[in-house]
Amino acid sequence: MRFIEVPLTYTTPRLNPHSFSVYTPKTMENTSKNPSHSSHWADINADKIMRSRRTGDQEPTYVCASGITPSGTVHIGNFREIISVELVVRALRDKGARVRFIYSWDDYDVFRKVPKNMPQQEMLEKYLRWPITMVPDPFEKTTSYARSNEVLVEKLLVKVGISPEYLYQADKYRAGDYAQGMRRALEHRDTIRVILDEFRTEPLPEDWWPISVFSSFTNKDTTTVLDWDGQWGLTYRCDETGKTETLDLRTTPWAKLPWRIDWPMRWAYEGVDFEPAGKDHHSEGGSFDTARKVSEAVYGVQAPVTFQYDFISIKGRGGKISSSSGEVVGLDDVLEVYTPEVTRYLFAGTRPNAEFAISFDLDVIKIYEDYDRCERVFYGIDQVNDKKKEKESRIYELSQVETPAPTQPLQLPFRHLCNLLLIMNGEFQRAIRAFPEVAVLEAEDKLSPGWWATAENRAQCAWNWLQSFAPEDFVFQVRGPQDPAIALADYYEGITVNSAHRAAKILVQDLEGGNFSRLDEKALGDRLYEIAREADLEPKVFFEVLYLMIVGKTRGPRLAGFLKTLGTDRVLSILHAYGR
RNA sequence: GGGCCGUUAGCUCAGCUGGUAGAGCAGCAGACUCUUAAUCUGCGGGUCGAAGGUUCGAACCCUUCACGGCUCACCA
Repeated sequence: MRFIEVPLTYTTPRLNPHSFSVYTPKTMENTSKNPSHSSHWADINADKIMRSRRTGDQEPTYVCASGITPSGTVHIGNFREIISVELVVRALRDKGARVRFIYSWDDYDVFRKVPKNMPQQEMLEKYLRWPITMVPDPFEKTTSYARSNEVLVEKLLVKVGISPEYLYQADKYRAGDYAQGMRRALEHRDTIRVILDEFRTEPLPEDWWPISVFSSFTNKDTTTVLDWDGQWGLTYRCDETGKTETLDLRTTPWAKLPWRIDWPMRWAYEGVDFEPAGKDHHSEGGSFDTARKVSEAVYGVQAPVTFQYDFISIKGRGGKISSSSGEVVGLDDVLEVYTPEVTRYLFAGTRPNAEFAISFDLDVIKIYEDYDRCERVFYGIDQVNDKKKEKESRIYELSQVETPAPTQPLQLPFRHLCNLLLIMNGEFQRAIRAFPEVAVLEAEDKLSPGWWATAENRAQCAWNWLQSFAPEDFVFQVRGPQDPAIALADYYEGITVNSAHRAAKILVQDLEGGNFSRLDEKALGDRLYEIAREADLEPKVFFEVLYLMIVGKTRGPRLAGFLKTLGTDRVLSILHAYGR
C-alpha cells in the first residue's frame, strides 16, 4: 500500500490562475487519508484478481499481460490497452501483491497491408504476406519493420512511467518455446474445431489444421498444411512454388498458432491472471470468448480476469487514428501537448469501458486546470467532501510517473503560462521565471531540479499547443521596435487617433518617470483609467488602442499585469512610435 | 441473428458491495467603469429511458420492453 506523506506545514504558494498579481501563501490543512479501500476501477480490478486467482499459492505472483501487433504505427488507442494494464498492475502492487507485468509484441503476425503513413511504399509492397519481423525497416534504422514500430513505443512508454517485461512472439516461436503448445493444439484439433465452428457461419473445412506455417521457400504465409504425424512432424505445401516440406515443431522457425489459439496457449504458457481486451474481442463468439473455451478445454487453464476497454477518439485535430489510414495519432503526438502526468490522468480518470476523446482544441486548457485542481485536492489545498477527496486523490496518485512529492509543488496555470510564453516568444526559462512566485522561491533556492524539469516540460507542451493547435484568437505576438507602427487611422476617426497618441504620450511619460515600477497591479489598473480620462478616451477604446499598439489586435491579456510583465523598457520601445 | 455497453439537470458526465440525487458548463440575478470558452457572488433546474418485481428502503439488485451506440459471426 502506498501511503501519502502528509506535511505539517505548507510553504509553497499557490497561484491564482487568472491573475498576474502577486500570490498569497496559504497554509496546508492537515489531512488524513484513509487508504483502506478505493473504489477506483484499477483497485476494483486488482481486488477481483486477488480474490479469484492463485488463491492456493503461498506467495502469489500475479501475471498481468498486455500486447498488440506492431503492424503499423502504434496509435493512442493501442496505448489504452497498455496503460489500463499498468494501472491495474500498480493497484495490485499498492495492495502489496507481487506482479509480473508482461507485454507481448505480436511480431510474428503477417504483414497484411502497407499503412499509408509509411515511407518506401513500393519496397514494403514486396513483403506482403511475410511475417512483420522479417519485413525490412522502411526507416532503415532498426532490424525490421516490426522492430521499428516497437522501438518507438518502448522509448515513449518509459516517459509515462510504464516499463513492462517485453516478450517478442517471433523470437518465442522461432526459438521453439511454443512447440509443446502447438503440438497440444494439433492433438486437440477436433475439440478446437467444434469450439470455433459454434460461432462460424461456415464450418471450418475438413482438412483444417489449428496451426499456420510460413513457407521456408518464399517467407510468405501462403501455404497449406497437409499432415501431422501425431508427434512433432508437420508437412505443408508452399502454394506459390508447389514445394512440400516436413518441419519439426521443436526446431522449426516457420510455424505458429492462429490468433484464437495462440492467445489461450500463451495464457497457459505464462500463467496469465489478468488481460483486458478491446471491445472487438469481447462479444459472444468473439476472440476472447473462443479463447476462453480453448483455454479451458485444451490447455486446462482458466481464462484470465479481463475487462473491455473502449475506443479513443481525437478532438480538435481532425482525422482518424487507425494505423492503416494515413492520419495516425500516436502517443508521441499526445505527449507533444500533454505532459506524461496529464496524459496518465486522462486515462486514470476515465472508466476503461467509456469511450472518450483526446482533445487538441481549447479543451486542453480545461484538462490542465482539472489536473491542477486534482493535485490541490490531493494535497488538501482545495477542500472537497471525503468521497470526492478519496476518488480524486487516487486518480492523482495513479497519474504520477514517480511517487508524489511530499508537498504541493508550485503550479504553473496553463492559461497564464501560455500568455507568458507568448510574451517571451517561447523562451521557456524566461516565461517560467515571469511567475512572481517562481522568482521568489528560486531566490530562496526552494525549487528542485525535478520541479524545473516538470515545469519546462509543461512549458514545452504549452508552446507546442500554441504553435499547432490553439485557436487564432488565443495567440498574439508582442510587437517589437522594428515593427512598423500600426496605422491607427485605419481603425479610428481622426479625433480618436489624436487622443490615442495623447494617451500613449502620457503613458510614456509615466514610464520614463519610473511610475509603473512603483505601482502594483491594482494601482496600475487605476492609473490606466486616469490616463484614459486625461487623454479624453473611452476606457474601452483606450484599451483597444493599447492592444493594437502592443500586439496588433484589439484584445489581449489583462492590461495592467500584461504591462508589468512586459517591463518598462519593452513597453517604452513599443510606445515611442506613438507617444512623441 | 447473437452479444456487450449505454440511457441521470438544457449540454458533458460523477454517483463506492442499495440508505432522502451531484459537479462542471449553459441559463438567470448581481458585482467588477477590460478581456482572451473572462473572473467573483448568489439562484433556479432532474418521475435517475418505461413497466413490473425483491427490500423497511432501489439511480444502484432481478425480469421484460423501448431507444441509442458498438461488436461478433473473415483475419488478427
